Amino acid sequence: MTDPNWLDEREQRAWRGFLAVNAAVRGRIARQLQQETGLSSADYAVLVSLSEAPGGRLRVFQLRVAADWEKTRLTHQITRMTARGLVAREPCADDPRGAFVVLTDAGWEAITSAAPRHVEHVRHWFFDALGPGHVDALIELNDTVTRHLLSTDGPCAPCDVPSSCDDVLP
Amino acid sequence: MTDPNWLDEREQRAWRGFLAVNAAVRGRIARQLQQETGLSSADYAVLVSLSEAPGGRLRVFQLRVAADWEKTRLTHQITRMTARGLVAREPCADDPRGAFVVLTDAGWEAITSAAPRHVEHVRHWFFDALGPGHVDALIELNDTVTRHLLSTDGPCAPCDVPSSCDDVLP
DNA sequence: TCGTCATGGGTGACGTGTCACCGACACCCT
DNA sequence: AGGGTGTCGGTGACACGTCACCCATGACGA
Repeated sequence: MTDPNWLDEREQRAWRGFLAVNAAVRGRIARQLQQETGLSSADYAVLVSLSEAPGGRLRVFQLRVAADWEKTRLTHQITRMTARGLVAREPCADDPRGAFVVLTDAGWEAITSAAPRHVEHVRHWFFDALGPGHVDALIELNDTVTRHLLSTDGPCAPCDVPSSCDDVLP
Repeated sequence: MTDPNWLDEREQRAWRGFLAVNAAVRGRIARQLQQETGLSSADYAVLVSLSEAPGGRLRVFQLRVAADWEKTRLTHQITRMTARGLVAREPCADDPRGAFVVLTDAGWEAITSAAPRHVEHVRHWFFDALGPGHVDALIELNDTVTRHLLSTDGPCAPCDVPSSCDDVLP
Protein backbone atom coordinates (compact mmCIF):
# COMPACT_ATOMS: atom_id res chain seq x y z
CA MET A 1 0.00 0.00 0.00
CA THR A 2 1.84 3.05 -1.20
CA ASP A 3 0.06 6.12 0.08
CA PRO A 4 -2.75 4.39 1.93
CA ASN A 5 -6.15 5.47 0.65
CA TRP A 6 -7.70 6.70 3.84
CA LEU A 7 -11.37 6.59 4.54
CA ASP A 8 -13.18 9.62 3.22
CA GLU A 9 -15.52 11.75 5.29
CA ARG A 10 -18.58 9.56 4.87
CA GLU A 11 -16.70 6.33 5.33
CA GLN A 12 -15.23 7.64 8.56
CA ARG A 13 -18.64 8.52 9.89
CA ALA A 14 -20.04 5.18 8.85
CA TRP A 15 -17.21 3.16 10.35
CA ARG A 16 -16.85 5.00 13.62
CA GLY A 17 -20.58 5.01 14.05
CA PHE A 18 -20.73 1.32 13.26
CA LEU A 19 -18.40 0.66 16.17
CA ALA A 20 -19.67 3.29 18.56
CA VAL A 21 -23.37 2.61 18.18
CA ASN A 22 -22.93 -1.11 18.49
CA ALA A 23 -20.76 -0.76 21.57
CA ALA A 24 -23.14 1.71 23.16
CA VAL A 25 -26.22 -0.42 22.61
CA ARG A 26 -24.53 -3.63 23.69
CA GLY A 27 -23.07 -1.93 26.72
CA ARG A 28 -26.35 -0.55 27.96
CA ILE A 29 -28.19 -3.81 27.48
CA ALA A 30 -25.39 -5.83 29.03
CA ARG A 31 -25.28 -3.63 32.09
CA GLN A 32 -29.00 -3.80 32.67
CA LEU A 33 -29.08 -7.54 32.10
CA GLN A 34 -26.22 -8.04 34.53
CA GLN A 35 -27.84 -5.93 37.22
CA GLU A 36 -31.28 -7.40 36.89
CA THR A 37 -30.48 -11.06 36.39
CA GLY A 38 -26.81 -11.58 37.21
CA LEU A 39 -26.21 -12.87 33.70
CA SER A 40 -23.52 -11.56 31.38
CA SER A 41 -24.15 -11.26 27.65
CA ALA A 42 -21.99 -14.30 27.14
CA ASP A 43 -24.04 -16.29 29.64
CA TYR A 44 -27.18 -15.18 27.90
CA ALA A 45 -25.92 -16.15 24.47
CA VAL A 46 -25.05 -19.65 25.63
CA LEU A 47 -28.36 -20.09 27.41
CA VAL A 48 -30.27 -18.98 24.33
CA SER A 49 -28.45 -21.34 22.03
CA LEU A 50 -29.02 -24.24 24.38
CA SER A 51 -32.65 -23.38 24.99
CA GLU A 52 -33.31 -23.41 21.26
CA ALA A 53 -31.79 -26.86 20.88
CA PRO A 54 -33.88 -30.00 21.36
CA GLY A 55 -33.66 -31.13 24.97
CA GLY A 56 -31.58 -28.10 25.84
CA ARG A 57 -28.49 -30.08 24.92
CA LEU A 58 -25.79 -29.51 22.34
CA ARG A 59 -22.40 -30.88 21.52
CA VAL A 60 -19.69 -28.43 22.47
CA PHE A 61 -18.63 -27.90 18.88
CA GLN A 62 -22.23 -27.21 17.83
CA LEU A 63 -22.47 -24.54 20.46
CA ARG A 64 -19.21 -23.17 19.20
CA VAL A 65 -20.50 -22.89 15.67
CA ALA A 66 -23.85 -21.49 16.80
CA ALA A 67 -22.21 -18.70 18.74
CA ASP A 68 -19.25 -18.24 16.38
CA TRP A 69 -16.86 -18.34 19.33
CA GLU A 70 -13.34 -19.53 19.73
CA LYS A 71 -12.85 -22.96 21.23
CA THR A 72 -11.16 -21.95 24.43
CA ARG A 73 -13.51 -19.13 25.15
CA LEU A 74 -16.39 -21.55 25.10
CA THR A 75 -14.57 -24.07 27.27
CA HIS A 76 -13.90 -21.48 29.95
CA GLN A 77 -17.42 -20.12 29.70
CA ILE A 78 -18.90 -23.58 30.16
CA THR A 79 -16.61 -24.25 33.10
CA ARG A 80 -17.76 -21.09 34.83
CA MET A 81 -21.40 -21.70 34.07
CA THR A 82 -21.09 -25.25 35.31
CA ALA A 83 -19.66 -23.96 38.57
CA ARG A 84 -22.70 -21.71 38.91
CA GLY A 85 -25.06 -24.57 38.14
CA LEU A 86 -26.54 -23.10 34.94
CA VAL A 87 -25.37 -25.91 32.67
CA ALA A 88 -23.81 -29.34 33.05
CA ARG A 89 -21.38 -31.37 31.01
CA GLU A 90 -22.33 -34.88 29.92
CA PRO A 91 -20.19 -37.49 28.23
CA CYS A 92 -21.11 -38.47 24.69
CA ALA A 93 -21.86 -42.11 24.03
CA ASP A 94 -21.26 -42.01 20.27
CA ASP A 95 -17.93 -40.22 20.40
CA PRO A 96 -15.75 -41.08 23.42
CA ARG A 97 -13.86 -37.83 23.16
CA GLY A 98 -16.95 -35.68 22.66
CA ALA A 99 -19.10 -33.96 25.28
CA PHE A 100 -22.56 -32.51 25.62
CA VAL A 101 -23.56 -29.33 27.36
CA VAL A 102 -27.01 -29.48 28.93
CA LEU A 103 -29.23 -26.83 30.43
CA THR A 104 -29.96 -27.53 34.11
CA ASP A 105 -33.22 -26.61 35.79
CA ALA A 106 -31.55 -23.50 37.12
CA GLY A 107 -30.42 -22.75 33.57
CA TRP A 108 -33.96 -23.00 32.22
CA GLU A 109 -35.21 -20.84 35.03
CA ALA A 110 -32.50 -18.26 34.38
CA ILE A 111 -33.15 -17.95 30.65
CA THR A 112 -36.93 -17.98 30.86
CA SER A 113 -36.97 -15.29 33.48
CA ALA A 114 -34.29 -13.20 31.79
CA ALA A 115 -35.61 -13.30 28.24
CA PRO A 116 -38.63 -11.01 28.67
CA ARG A 117 -36.54 -8.33 30.33
CA HIS A 118 -33.92 -8.68 27.67
CA VAL A 119 -36.41 -8.19 24.87
CA GLU A 120 -37.67 -5.11 26.60
CA HIS A 121 -34.19 -3.67 26.73
CA VAL A 122 -33.52 -4.46 23.11
CA ARG A 123 -36.69 -2.65 22.15
CA HIS A 124 -35.99 0.24 24.46
CA TRP A 125 -32.44 0.93 23.39
CA PHE A 126 -32.66 -0.14 19.79
CA PHE A 127 -35.91 -0.86 17.99
CA ASP A 128 -37.79 2.02 19.55
CA ALA A 129 -35.53 4.29 17.53
CA LEU A 130 -36.08 2.46 14.24
CA GLY A 131 -38.73 2.55 11.57
CA PRO A 132 -39.53 -0.43 9.32
CA GLY A 133 -37.26 1.00 6.67
CA HIS A 134 -34.36 0.99 9.08
CA VAL A 135 -34.93 -2.64 9.95
CA ASP A 136 -35.02 -3.62 6.30
CA ALA A 137 -31.89 -1.63 5.57
CA LEU A 138 -30.11 -3.23 8.52
CA ILE A 139 -31.02 -6.73 7.40
CA GLU A 140 -29.80 -5.97 3.92
CA LEU A 141 -26.56 -4.59 5.27
CA ASN A 142 -26.01 -7.56 7.54
CA ASP A 143 -26.63 -10.06 4.79
CA THR A 144 -24.32 -8.23 2.43
CA VAL A 145 -21.44 -8.14 4.89
CA THR A 146 -22.05 -11.72 5.99
CA ARG A 147 -21.90 -12.98 2.41
CA HIS A 148 -18.72 -11.02 1.90
CA LEU A 149 -17.12 -12.46 5.02
CA LEU A 150 -18.05 -16.01 4.08
CA SER A 151 -16.69 -15.63 0.57
CA THR A 152 -13.54 -13.79 1.65
CA ASP A 153 -12.72 -15.81 4.72
CA GLY A 154 -9.18 -16.72 4.27
CA PRO A 155 -7.40 -18.03 7.35
CA CYS A 156 -9.21 -15.86 9.83
CA ALA A 157 -12.53 -17.23 11.03
CA PRO A 158 -12.83 -17.49 14.80
CA CYS A 159 -14.72 -20.75 14.88
CA ASP A 160 -12.27 -22.95 13.07
CA VAL A 161 -15.09 -24.77 11.32
CA PRO A 162 -15.51 -23.04 7.96
CA SER A 163 -19.17 -24.02 7.55
CA SER A 164 -22.58 -22.59 8.40
CA CYS A 165 -21.83 -19.93 10.97
CA ASP A 166 -25.05 -18.48 12.38
CA ASP A 167 -25.63 -16.01 15.13
CA VAL A 168 -26.21 -15.23 18.74
CA LEU A 169 -29.08 -13.58 20.58
CA PRO A 170 -32.76 -12.74 20.51
CA MET B 1 -44.67 -6.54 30.77
CA THR B 2 -47.47 -9.07 30.69
CA ASP B 3 -46.87 -11.48 27.86
CA PRO B 4 -43.65 -9.96 26.54
CA ASN B 5 -43.96 -8.93 22.91
CA TRP B 6 -41.13 -10.91 21.43
CA LEU B 7 -39.19 -9.80 18.41
CA ASP B 8 -40.81 -10.85 15.18
CA GLU B 9 -39.02 -12.70 12.41
CA ARG B 10 -37.49 -9.63 10.79
CA GLU B 11 -36.53 -8.02 14.06
CA GLN B 12 -34.79 -11.21 15.13
CA ARG B 13 -32.77 -11.29 11.94
CA ALA B 14 -31.91 -7.63 12.24
CA TRP B 15 -30.87 -7.85 15.87
CA ARG B 16 -28.88 -11.05 15.71
CA GLY B 17 -27.21 -9.87 12.56
CA PHE B 18 -26.44 -6.53 14.15
CA LEU B 19 -24.53 -8.34 16.87
CA ALA B 20 -23.02 -11.10 14.81
CA VAL B 21 -21.78 -9.00 11.92
CA ASN B 22 -20.26 -6.40 14.17
CA ALA B 23 -18.52 -9.02 16.29
CA ALA B 24 -17.24 -10.83 13.24
CA VAL B 25 -15.83 -7.74 11.58
CA ARG B 26 -14.31 -6.39 14.77
CA GLY B 27 -12.84 -9.78 15.57
CA ARG B 28 -11.14 -10.23 12.24
CA ILE B 29 -9.70 -6.74 12.24
CA ALA B 30 -8.59 -6.98 15.85
CA ARG B 31 -6.79 -10.26 15.25
CA GLN B 32 -4.94 -9.00 12.22
CA LEU B 33 -4.02 -5.76 13.94
CA GLN B 34 -2.74 -7.64 16.97
CA GLN B 35 -0.64 -10.00 14.89
CA GLU B 36 0.84 -7.38 12.62
CA THR B 37 1.48 -4.58 15.07
CA GLY B 38 1.10 -5.96 18.59
CA LEU B 39 -1.66 -3.45 19.28
CA SER B 40 -5.08 -4.36 20.59
CA SER B 41 -8.17 -2.53 19.40
CA ALA B 42 -8.27 -0.71 22.71
CA ASP B 43 -4.67 0.40 22.29
CA TYR B 44 -5.46 1.58 18.81
CA ALA B 45 -8.50 3.55 19.92
CA VAL B 46 -6.53 5.37 22.58
CA LEU B 47 -3.66 6.12 20.22
CA VAL B 48 -6.04 7.48 17.61
CA SER B 49 -7.80 9.78 20.02
CA LEU B 50 -4.52 11.10 21.32
CA SER B 51 -3.02 11.50 17.86
CA GLU B 52 -5.98 13.62 16.81
CA ALA B 53 -5.58 15.93 19.80
CA PRO B 54 -3.27 18.96 19.67
CA GLY B 55 0.17 17.97 20.92
CA GLY B 56 -0.93 14.36 21.29
CA ARG B 57 -2.09 15.20 24.79
CA LEU B 58 -5.47 14.99 26.44
CA ARG B 59 -6.90 15.16 29.91
CA VAL B 60 -7.94 11.73 31.12
CA PHE B 61 -11.60 12.68 31.23
CA GLN B 62 -11.46 14.05 27.70
CA LEU B 63 -10.09 10.75 26.51
CA ARG B 64 -12.84 9.05 28.43
CA VAL B 65 -15.51 11.06 26.69
CA ALA B 66 -13.87 10.68 23.30
CA ALA B 67 -13.80 6.91 23.57
CA ASP B 68 -17.04 6.59 25.54
CA TRP B 69 -15.33 4.30 28.02
CA GLU B 70 -15.80 3.67 31.69
CA LYS B 71 -13.45 5.44 34.02
CA THR B 72 -11.66 2.43 35.42
CA ARG B 73 -11.21 0.77 32.10
CA LEU B 74 -9.37 3.81 30.84
CA THR B 75 -7.23 4.02 33.96
CA HIS B 76 -6.11 0.42 33.59
CA GLN B 77 -5.56 0.83 29.88
CA ILE B 78 -3.38 3.88 30.43
CA THR B 79 -1.42 2.09 33.13
CA ARG B 80 -0.66 -0.78 30.78
CA MET B 81 0.19 1.46 27.86
CA THR B 82 2.45 3.51 30.11
CA ALA B 83 4.27 0.36 31.11
CA ARG B 84 4.82 -0.40 27.43
CA GLY B 85 6.04 3.10 26.74
CA LEU B 86 3.27 4.09 24.31
CA VAL B 87 1.95 6.93 26.41
CA ALA B 88 2.97 8.85 29.51
CA ARG B 89 1.10 10.50 32.34
CA GLU B 90 1.78 14.12 33.14
CA PRO B 91 0.52 16.17 36.06
CA CYS B 92 -1.85 19.02 35.31
CA ALA B 93 -0.81 22.48 36.45
CA ASP B 94 -4.28 24.02 36.35
CA ASP B 95 -6.04 21.29 38.25
CA PRO B 96 -4.02 19.61 41.02
CA ARG B 97 -6.13 16.48 40.90
CA GLY B 98 -6.16 16.21 37.12
CA ALA B 99 -3.72 14.46 34.79
CA PHE B 100 -2.70 14.49 31.17
CA VAL B 101 -2.01 11.54 28.95
CA VAL B 102 0.61 12.19 26.29
CA LEU B 103 1.71 10.25 23.27
CA THR B 104 5.38 9.26 23.49
CA ASP B 105 7.64 8.95 20.48
CA ALA B 106 7.06 5.23 20.53
CA GLY B 107 3.35 5.94 20.62
CA TRP B 108 3.52 8.16 17.54
CA GLU B 109 5.58 5.57 15.77
CA ALA B 110 3.12 2.85 16.70
CA ILE B 111 0.03 4.67 15.50
CA THR B 112 1.53 6.02 12.30
CA SER B 113 2.82 2.64 11.27
CA ALA B 114 -0.34 0.81 12.28
CA ALA B 115 -2.89 3.13 10.73
CA PRO B 116 -2.31 2.27 7.06
CA ARG B 117 -2.61 -1.43 7.72
CA HIS B 118 -5.69 -0.85 9.78
CA VAL B 119 -7.41 1.09 7.02
CA GLU B 120 -6.62 -1.72 4.65
CA HIS B 121 -8.28 -4.22 6.94
CA VAL B 122 -11.33 -2.07 7.41
CA ARG B 123 -11.67 -1.83 3.66
CA HIS B 124 -11.03 -5.48 3.13
CA TRP B 125 -13.49 -6.85 5.70
CA PHE B 126 -16.10 -4.15 5.54
CA PHE B 127 -16.22 -1.48 2.87
CA ASP B 128 -15.29 -3.81 0.04
CA ALA B 129 -18.68 -5.41 0.57
CA LEU B 130 -20.62 -2.17 0.56
CA GLY B 131 -22.03 0.07 -2.13
CA PRO B 132 -22.57 3.82 -1.65
CA GLY B 133 -26.19 3.14 -0.76
CA HIS B 134 -25.11 0.89 2.05
CA VAL B 135 -22.82 3.52 3.47
CA ASP B 136 -25.55 6.13 3.39
CA ALA B 137 -28.02 3.75 5.00
CA LEU B 138 -25.53 2.90 7.71
CA ILE B 139 -24.85 6.53 8.51
CA GLU B 140 -28.57 7.21 8.69
CA LEU B 141 -29.05 4.25 10.99
CA ASN B 142 -26.18 5.26 13.24
CA ASP B 143 -27.40 8.81 13.56
CA THR B 144 -30.91 7.67 14.33
CA VAL B 145 -29.85 5.31 17.09
CA THR B 146 -27.36 7.79 18.48
CA ARG B 147 -29.98 10.51 18.75
CA HIS B 148 -32.29 8.04 20.44
CA LEU B 149 -29.63 7.02 22.95
CA LEU B 150 -28.79 10.60 23.78
CA SER B 151 -32.42 11.54 24.29
CA THR B 152 -33.28 8.38 26.20
CA ASP B 153 -30.19 8.12 28.33
CA GLY B 154 -31.50 7.75 31.77
CA PRO B 155 -29.04 6.49 34.37
CA CYS B 156 -27.09 4.25 32.06
CA ALA B 157 -24.37 5.96 30.06
CA PRO B 158 -20.93 4.38 30.43
CA CYS B 159 -18.98 7.60 30.44
CA ASP B 160 -20.63 9.31 33.38
CA VAL B 161 -20.45 12.67 31.64
CA PRO B 162 -23.78 13.14 29.85
CA SER B 163 -22.45 15.46 27.18
CA SER B 164 -21.04 15.20 23.67
CA CYS B 165 -20.10 11.56 23.31
CA ASP B 166 -18.29 10.95 20.05
CA ASP B 167 -16.62 7.89 18.70
CA VAL B 168 -13.62 5.69 18.41
CA LEU B 169 -11.64 4.57 15.40
CA PRO B 170 -10.69 5.40 11.81
C1' DT C 1 3.02 -51.92 13.19
C1' DC C 2 4.38 -47.55 13.42
C1' DG C 3 4.23 -42.76 12.38
C1' DT C 4 1.40 -38.92 11.24
C1' DC C 5 -2.33 -36.09 10.84
C1' DA C 6 -7.10 -34.39 11.81
C1' DT C 7 -10.64 -33.79 15.20
C1' DG C 8 -12.98 -33.01 19.86
C1' DG C 9 -11.94 -31.10 23.96
C1' DG C 10 -9.23 -29.15 27.89
C1' DT C 11 -5.51 -26.38 30.90
C1' DG C 12 -2.74 -22.53 32.62
C1' DA C 13 -0.86 -18.11 32.16
C1' DC C 14 -1.62 -13.70 31.06
C1' DG C 15 -3.86 -9.49 29.21
C1' DT C 16 -8.30 -7.06 29.48
C1' DG C 17 -12.80 -5.20 31.56
C1' DT C 18 -15.86 -4.36 35.60
C1' DC C 19 -17.29 -3.57 40.27
C1' DA C 20 -16.85 -1.65 44.76
C1' DC C 21 -14.35 1.33 47.01
C1' DC C 22 -10.79 4.98 48.27
C1' DG C 23 -8.14 9.63 48.30
C1' DA C 24 -7.62 14.41 47.05
C1' DC C 25 -9.59 18.68 46.01
C1' DA C 26 -13.23 22.27 45.54
C1' DC C 27 -17.53 24.41 46.37
C1' DC C 28 -21.46 25.36 49.09
C1' DC C 29 -24.17 25.67 53.15
C1' DT C 30 -24.87 25.95 58.21
C1' DA D 1 -15.06 25.18 61.87
C1' DG D 2 -17.76 21.33 60.25
C1' DG D 3 -20.33 18.59 57.12
C1' DG D 4 -22.47 17.33 52.50
C1' DT D 5 -21.78 16.76 47.56
C1' DG D 6 -19.55 16.63 43.08
C1' DT D 7 -15.49 15.96 40.23
C1' DC D 8 -10.92 13.95 38.85
C1' DG D 9 -8.40 10.11 39.27
C1' DG D 10 -6.76 5.58 41.15
C1' DT D 11 -6.60 0.46 43.44
C1' DG D 12 -7.51 -4.34 44.06
C1' DA D 13 -10.22 -8.28 43.41
C1' DC D 14 -12.40 -10.90 40.29
C1' DA D 15 -14.69 -12.29 35.89
C1' DC D 16 -13.82 -12.68 30.99
C1' DG D 17 -11.08 -13.66 26.59
C1' DT D 18 -6.90 -15.23 24.13
C1' DC D 19 -2.66 -17.59 23.24
C1' DA D 20 0.27 -21.48 23.42
C1' DC D 21 0.16 -25.91 24.45
C1' DC D 22 -1.46 -30.65 25.87
C1' DC D 23 -4.21 -35.14 25.90
C1' DA D 24 -7.17 -38.66 23.80
C1' DT D 25 -9.26 -40.87 19.90
C1' DG D 26 -9.47 -42.42 15.35
C1' DA D 27 -8.34 -42.73 10.22
C1' DC D 28 -4.77 -43.52 6.83
C1' DG D 29 -0.75 -44.75 4.50
C1' DA D 30 4.28 -46.52 4.54
